[in-house]
Amino acid sequence: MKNTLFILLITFASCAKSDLQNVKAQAIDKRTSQSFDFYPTSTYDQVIFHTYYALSYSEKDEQAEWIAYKLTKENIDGDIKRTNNFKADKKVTTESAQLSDYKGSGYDRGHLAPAGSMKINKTSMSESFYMSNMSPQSPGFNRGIWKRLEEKVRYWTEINDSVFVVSGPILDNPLGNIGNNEVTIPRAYFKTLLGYKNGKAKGLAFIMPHAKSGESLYKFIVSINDVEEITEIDFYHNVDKEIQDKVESNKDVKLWFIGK
DNA sequence: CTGGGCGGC
DNA sequence: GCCGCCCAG
Repeated sequence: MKNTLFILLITFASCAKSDLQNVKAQAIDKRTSQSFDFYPTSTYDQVIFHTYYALSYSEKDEQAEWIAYKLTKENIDGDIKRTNNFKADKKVTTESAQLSDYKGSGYDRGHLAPAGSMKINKTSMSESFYMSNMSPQSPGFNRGIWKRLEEKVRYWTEINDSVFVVSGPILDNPLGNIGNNEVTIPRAYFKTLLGYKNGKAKGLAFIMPHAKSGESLYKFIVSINDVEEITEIDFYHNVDKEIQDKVESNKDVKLWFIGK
């Protein structure tokens, strides 16, 4: 499907205003009352707003370019159980990937926004099972180091006030594709973090090769700037310049443990 | 829906 | 052992 700016405008225009308000409200840090639109720039024609996360959909790759969401303790401490109700995302006007694309492929339907971080209510849990939130991940990667990173982000959410997460595939030089819709198998995945604690901001990012690994998570730390260079996505472009410069160059994981 | 496998704390 | 991530039937 050919990308057009027109479709982008329609996507925004057709998005219920309350959705947008809701999304922006989520980007307010309660402690500082600082408010901003924290979504990255989009390379593709469809930016889709669900209630608990937003995504930029790449039709040619049949998956999101990035998925962005905010976490606080409330988001992850709920008692909502995992639903496994995988389903196509009807908000993707060009049609999202289908369950059949993954069936028998040998690849997991790997969450980009994890179900384990969507426990605040049934809506969030259910939304996390849209196929637009899936990427073909090898079982060893999805159930191993990728899961460990998700758990670490949940831990950091517990000891900080809020964490803004952007997660996605690295789509250049893919490993192949699966299914009738030719869903791209990414060679690697990234995760960028913007954390707030006592009104102070900090950043961190990870790039992980799409392979099983028993290595320490910290071996895969990069700066947000590094992710921007590879993906050509501008993260946090609406954040105050001074904060942006600081958080986007950080590679020191200690900032995330001592609450600086 | 159930049962089972994988990976890791 | 248990749980979170999935799969097939």
